[in-house]
This record gives sequence, structure tokens and C-alpha cells, in this order.
Amino acid sequence: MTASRTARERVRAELTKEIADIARRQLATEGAGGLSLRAVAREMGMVSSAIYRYFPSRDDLLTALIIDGYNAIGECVERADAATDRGDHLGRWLAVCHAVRDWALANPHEYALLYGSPVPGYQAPMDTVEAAIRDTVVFGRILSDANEAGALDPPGIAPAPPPSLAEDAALVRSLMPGISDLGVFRAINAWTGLFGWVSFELFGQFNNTLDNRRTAFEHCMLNNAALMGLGIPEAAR
Amino acid sequence: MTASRTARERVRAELTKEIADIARRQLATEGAGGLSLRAVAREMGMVSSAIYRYFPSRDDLLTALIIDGYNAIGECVERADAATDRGDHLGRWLAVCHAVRDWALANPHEYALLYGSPVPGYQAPMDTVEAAIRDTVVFGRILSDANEAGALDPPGIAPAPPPSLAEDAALVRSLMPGISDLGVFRAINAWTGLFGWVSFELFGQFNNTLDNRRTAFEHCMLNNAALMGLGIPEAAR
DNA sequence: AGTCGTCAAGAGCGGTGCTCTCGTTTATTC
DNA sequence: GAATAAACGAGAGCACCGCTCTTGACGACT
Repeated sequence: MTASRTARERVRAELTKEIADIARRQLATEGAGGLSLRAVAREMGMVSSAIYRYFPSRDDLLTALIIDGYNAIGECVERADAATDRGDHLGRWLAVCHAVRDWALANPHEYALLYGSPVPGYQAPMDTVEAAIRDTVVFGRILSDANEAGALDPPGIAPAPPPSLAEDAALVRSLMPGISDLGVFRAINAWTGLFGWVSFELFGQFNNTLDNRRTAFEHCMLNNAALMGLGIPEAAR
Repeated sequence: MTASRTARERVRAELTKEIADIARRQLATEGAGGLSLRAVAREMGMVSSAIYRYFPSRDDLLTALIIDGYNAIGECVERADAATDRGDHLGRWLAVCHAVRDWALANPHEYALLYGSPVPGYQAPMDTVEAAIRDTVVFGRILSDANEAGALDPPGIAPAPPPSLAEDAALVRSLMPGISDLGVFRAINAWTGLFGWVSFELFGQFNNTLDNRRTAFEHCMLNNAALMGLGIPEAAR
């Protein structure tokens, strides 16, 4: 019967989820390198080999955690964007920035897993990219919206990209329709700048300098907004 | 005799260096997580416990590698800067950017060790910070030089930083004397942007987008230069 | 010449990922 | 309802890891 089959599959799904949850908790406290299948099994009251019925290897468990992580930060960014007035493009950009940073500070090990050094010997499968770009999609939509509303003023201290970059720009443009080549690369610069900042802060590169980090971060992201041509509030000029 | 004592200490120093070299080679092929004292010992024809005569723990070996790494990239950046005309501030900035990126591409695992996720359970000792800022020192000097030469035009689409950031700016200013608060944060933004870009490229975040990476990188770093007020060559305007 | 510190070697501890086998339970098929 | 097949937990075992402790040999200094 389907009912009984789903009974078995239901407990399987539940156990799979429980393993992932415990693994995520371990990840949060120990980091990616400290993720131990045996420890997970111990906490579940199972024997270590039984875990392999649910995840064929440690890397597969890692992949599951990575996908979950991308979805978590992606959803977080989506919510932050949705909570901001749709016409306030600068506000949406700042909301996204803070969402990324806040999530990273709240889940440092997961952030490190997603945006830090790749786990040695681990090759992220293609399944991850779909989840991986959820936040980037939001970012692109903000820019497209701003562009459509004519709010992307291009006074442009930014230099024009060389023509040889047109192909690359076209590819990225699928995430931000309507944006010019110049705008695309300003966007890439701002996006990498955002994650560069967060990584620096999280990975201890700002060692003892920079106390007032949230304010400094927001200011720098305003800088990046200015570079992209997203309007600056008059008060800050 | 001092001669015989130094003989002993010389072979000790040699062995220490050989251990570090082998470890670095392993690091380059396996990554930080794959660094194994036993494997190093095996390759040296030693027994694993003998390694502990030279490095009290795996973390201490890691620390040595980290310091070496910071010095390597720092020296690389210093050389790139020194090889550029001292008055060509934009050129020096670009040279530094490419030096960082080229070194990172040539030594991905070492870069990951320095600027990627911190090794779990590993706390970088204070000895590292001195070596860690060698590249940043070069960066600060370029900005100071440009400022002194009056080449830091402040047309400034960049917003002014809030006064509450004055203390933080003052701290960072020790690396770039003479730079204004606004300039300091533009610099931080550009610096984190540089490493954000390199990390994105190296850690696989630019998955299948962006083929023409060197050109795109240089263009983005030109963007950052513009943001800092470092002159843009007329040709690119 | 005798003492003392340094060294390589080995055994061993508790941990890891992963594989294989062995009964048992569950679900499907006849 | 019985037989077959699949899924499952438990356990032993392999090769590896970082690290500790002990032992015996060698070299340096008094």
C-alpha cells in the first residue's frame, strides 16, 4: 500500500532531516572541518555505519548542508528586500547588504562553508548553483528595477569596460536585464565588495582596527551604491 | 664549543626548514585540512613523533606556514609596487591588485589559508599580524604618496562618513598618513573589494560566468581606483 | 670521565571516514 | 497467506589521523 510505503519513507525522511539538523548544529559549533559522521551518529544513538544508509558519504552530507545554507541566506535576503519599499532602490540595496552581513554574523561557520575556502577534496555538484544564486537574483532585480525607474543615474566616474568584456557582460545581464555593460561591471564590483567586506570582518582580517563595524559597513556599502549610480540620500552628500 | 653547538643548531634549523617546505608542498596539493604530520614525517623518512621535536603541534606548523604565506604575498606586492614608477599612483594600485591576484592564482591553497575560512580550532597568534599587513602597508603608502602629490582628486561621489567613525578612521590612518576620514573608508572599501574579487574568483563563486577574468578584474579595480579618487587615464574616460 | 640534554624510534590512545558482513524488519509479489 | 526482495541497524575491521609517553643511543659540556 502507498500508506505503508510512505510510512517507511516518512521515517526515512525524518531521520534524514534529523541527521542534517544535528550535522548543522555541529557545523555551527565546530566548523566544516569538525563535522564528524561518528559524532552525528553518536548523538542520534545510532552506529556510525548506519548513517551511510542516508548519506553515502561525508561530502554528500556537506552538500546537503551547503544547499540548505544557500537557501537560508537567499531567503533571508529575499525577505529583507521584500520588506523594503519597492521604489526605494538604495534602501533595498542596503537592506540586502545588512541581510547578508547579519546572516553571516549569526551563522559564521555556514557562511564560511558557502563563501570561504572550498573544503579540500570536495567538489560542489551542479545542484548547488540553483540555490547559490538566490541572493544574487535579488540583487539583480533591484538594479533592473532602478534602471527601469530611471533611478540609475550614470554620472559615472566609472570607466567604460573594454569591448572584449561584452560577452561576459551579456552573460551576467541575464540576472539584471536592461543594465549596460558598464553597469554590469559596476554591479559585480559592488557585489564582490559586499562579500569581501563580510569575509574580512568574519575571517578576522579587521583584527583590532574598526570597532564600529556596522556603521563602517553601511558607509562602505553606500560607497558601493554610489559607484553603481544608485542615488545617495541628499542628507549624506 | 660554539662551533659544534652551532653545528647541531644548524642541522636543526635545516630540518625545521625541510619540514616546513614539505608541509607547504602538501598544503599546495591537499589544502590546509589535508596537512598531515604523519605524511610529512613519512616523506622525510622520519617517524611521526620525531616531528614534534621541531613543531610542538600541527597548529604551530600551520602558524609557520601562515606567516611564511603572508610574507610571500607581502613581498610579492612590495616588488610589484617597487617596479612601478613612483609617481604613477594608479599604476601602482593596479600593480598591487595584479600582484595579489596573480599570487593567489599561483598559490590557491596558501591564499585560502590566509584569507579564507579560518582553520577550525585554530587561533592565529599575535606573531602573524606583523607579516599579515605587509601588503596593506604598501597600499597605504601608495595612497599617502598620491595624496601628498595632490593626485587624489576628491570629486567624491562618495558620501561623507558619519562622525562616529572618526576613531576607527584614525586607527586605520596610521597605515596611510594624511588621508581624510572619507578617504580612509574609500580605501577600506577598495581593499576589501580587491580581496572580495580574488576570493570570489578563487573560491568558485564566478562559476561559469566571467571568462575574461583578468580583464574584468582590472576593469573592476579601475572602478575601485576611481572610487578612491585615484586618477583615471584619459583614454578610459 | 661522567653527566646531562637532545634526538629518533616505537608503542599506544582515542579519534576519523568508510567498507563489509550478518541477522532482522519491512514492503512487494505471487 | 507465504515467499521474495529490498531496506535497515549493528558490529567488526581497515587504514589513517594528532598526540603522548617511554626507551635507548648519541653528542656536548663540566
